Amino acid sequence: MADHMDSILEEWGHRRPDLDTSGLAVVARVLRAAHHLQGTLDDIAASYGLSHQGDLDVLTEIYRTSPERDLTPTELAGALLLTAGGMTVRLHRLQDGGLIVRTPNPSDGRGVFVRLTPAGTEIAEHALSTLLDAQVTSIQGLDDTERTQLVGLLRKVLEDLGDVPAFRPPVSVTRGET
Amino acid sequence: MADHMDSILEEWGHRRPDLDTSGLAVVARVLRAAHHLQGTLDDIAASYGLSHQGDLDVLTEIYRTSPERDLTPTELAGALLLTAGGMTVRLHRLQDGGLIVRTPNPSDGRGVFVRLTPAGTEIAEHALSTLLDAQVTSIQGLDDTERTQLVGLLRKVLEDLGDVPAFRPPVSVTRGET
DNA sequence: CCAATGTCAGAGGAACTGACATCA
DNA sequence: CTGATGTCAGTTGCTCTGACATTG
Repeated sequence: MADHMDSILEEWGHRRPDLDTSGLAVVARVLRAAHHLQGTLDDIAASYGLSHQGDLDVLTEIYRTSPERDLTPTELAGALLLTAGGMTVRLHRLQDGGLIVRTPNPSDGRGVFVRLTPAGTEIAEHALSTLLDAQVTSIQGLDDTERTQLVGLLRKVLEDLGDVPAFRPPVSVTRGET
Repeated sequence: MADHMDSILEEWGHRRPDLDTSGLAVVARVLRAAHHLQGTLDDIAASYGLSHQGDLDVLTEIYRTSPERDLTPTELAGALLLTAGGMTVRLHRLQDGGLIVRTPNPSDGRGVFVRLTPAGTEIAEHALSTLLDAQVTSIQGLDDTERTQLVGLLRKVLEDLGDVPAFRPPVSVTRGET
């Protein structure tokens, strides 16, 4: 009936009843939930040989857009809330592991496309289903109505935080479909 | 009207319509929200001279329970989802900065109590009000009903994740109040 | 010339594991 | 003796910043 934050908020009520903890009640819960959820996801990635957190995110990100659309390192970095420099490290590691390849963009000498190798695709597909199952499990305490509510509320918060979709170039105009 | 995840989920619907992304819709949003919120909190801590993430958490944790109850390093670690070894590092840094002191537990030679210095108390109080204000701001897009709903839903998820309040020894029984 | 892309080196900050001394 | 506490050394891992070469 009560989580960790209920206990914390009750203590604040005694210690400093003058403070408005309504924001804390939400934010701290988001942070704590994220901590637990991330741990689960890291374990899953590790079980597929991806000992480095975030590597699986890169694979699934590419898998989702391929083969319709190719992603560049900069796009990947933006999608995963990372800097381009940070992405370089991940891509280097994944390429060494034979899970991705970098291909020069034929129409722009500066850019490269990141693509999955067959091995990378296989890991992405297998890990993905495990990942999604685990995520469904982690919210199994909510019924359909509650899940919809929670998604709607989080979406509102994320919009206010500026978490908007990145611009995506129309496939047919910018470059012909290979 | 739409956040980043709406765009992602729509892509999954085209790429792999067979997959159940209902868990992802929640979990990924929690993760992304946490990322943005943590960044804001780190900035606030830094503005009070606490350049190391998590140090402010330690100060406010002690501030909230003092002077009624003293916390030990192990209790602090558990409350902040950290190992005892990790907490030792933070406490060492905060003690060097003159913000906390470690006092031996008079009734248990193994244990120590962590207490705020006057300087630590002052930072905790000032930073706390800034922190709470920022957290209220970050959910200002929600009305009271929605905040209550969101808290309720997150509480449910957290309970399922095992985020329950730690056992707290009754003040009057376990040790005399000093 | 100016802007953008991708990469790299360097630096910094973080947290875990396992071993250890101490003490209930 | 067993178990718990707190600390430390060592290791691992992650990300950012700023500089750079390349290209549009």
